[in-house]
Amino acid sequence: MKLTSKSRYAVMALVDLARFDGLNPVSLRDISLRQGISLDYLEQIFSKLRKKEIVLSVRGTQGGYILNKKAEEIKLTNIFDAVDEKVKTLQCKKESKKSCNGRSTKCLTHNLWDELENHINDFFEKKSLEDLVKENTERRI
Amino acid sequence: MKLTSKSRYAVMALVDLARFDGLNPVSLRDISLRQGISLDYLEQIFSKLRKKEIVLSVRGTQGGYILNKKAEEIKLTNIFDAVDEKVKTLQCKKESKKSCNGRSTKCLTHNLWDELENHINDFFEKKSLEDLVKENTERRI
DNA sequence: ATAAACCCGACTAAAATAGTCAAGTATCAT
DNA sequence: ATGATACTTGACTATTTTAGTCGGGTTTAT
Ligand code: FES
Ligand code: FES
Repeated sequence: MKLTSKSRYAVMALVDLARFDGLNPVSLRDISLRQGISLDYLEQIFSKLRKKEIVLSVRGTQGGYILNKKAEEIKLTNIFDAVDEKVKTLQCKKESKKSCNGRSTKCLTHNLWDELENHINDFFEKKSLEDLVKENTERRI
Repeated sequence: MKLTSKSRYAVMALVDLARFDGLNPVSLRDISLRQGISLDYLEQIFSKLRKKEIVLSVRGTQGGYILNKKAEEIKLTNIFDAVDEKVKTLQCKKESKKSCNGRSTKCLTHNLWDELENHINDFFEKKSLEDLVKENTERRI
């Protein structure tokens, strides 16, 4: 049960970006340098973030990305969703009536994993980008 | 962020086993048939569970496995630990002072992932095998 | 014009996962 | 005794996922 780099980087990059919110667009090159993330990889990630309308892009020289919503409105859920990081604890399809082992009734652990999934998603739904920015600037004081 | 089959099966098999606690040892063959899990794979899993003293083995005909502790004393944490399913949200080593990107200070998201890890582990520490058995027998009534 | 940036799709090496397979050893029932 | 049942161990492998890289664009400020 582990987090992928992609989602880790997505959040890291957005926290970086959020700190400059309202000023000029932030280039991926800068984020790449500041956070030590591969530029090519960041491009993939931001392409997804843009498609899900979490960021806006500004092309050309002096271009970059800016937040498309207020930092407090961007929850971790939205970010994870955008980069296709799904919390997948159930083996079976949620709608399907079949169990994970092909039987007609749900397996012995189905409910447990469902609970776990909710437990994790709760965490993601509560945390906003703003919370993360605050935590970091506070620590710096 | 997903669960592996190994840990899913480990819990499923132990719930099955726990339902016969106190009676005869339960053979992996039976668990394999009832739960639809590969016998060979179950053997790998139970070898680990035995090494971590969660189950006891009884060899020979009529042999099988029995719980080595009371079902209420076996928490999900113990099971996951036994089969090497680690909740790994941090990229960096926890003790190391270095950050995940090689810098000397922790990355912007370090605290977040640490919180998440604790959040998930809380869930695992609260749930015991007994809880799971109960949930299932209740549903059957 | 040119350089800085975003944009897009294809490709790949390495790691992890989810098993399988083979060759045992111990014990019980008869 | 002997066979059948069941645990024990270790090696092997196909598939999938991950974590990127690479090449070739297009847009826009200066
Ligand atoms: S996880 Fe849903 S039936 Fe097993
Ligand atoms: S996760 Fe610990 S420093 Fe980034």
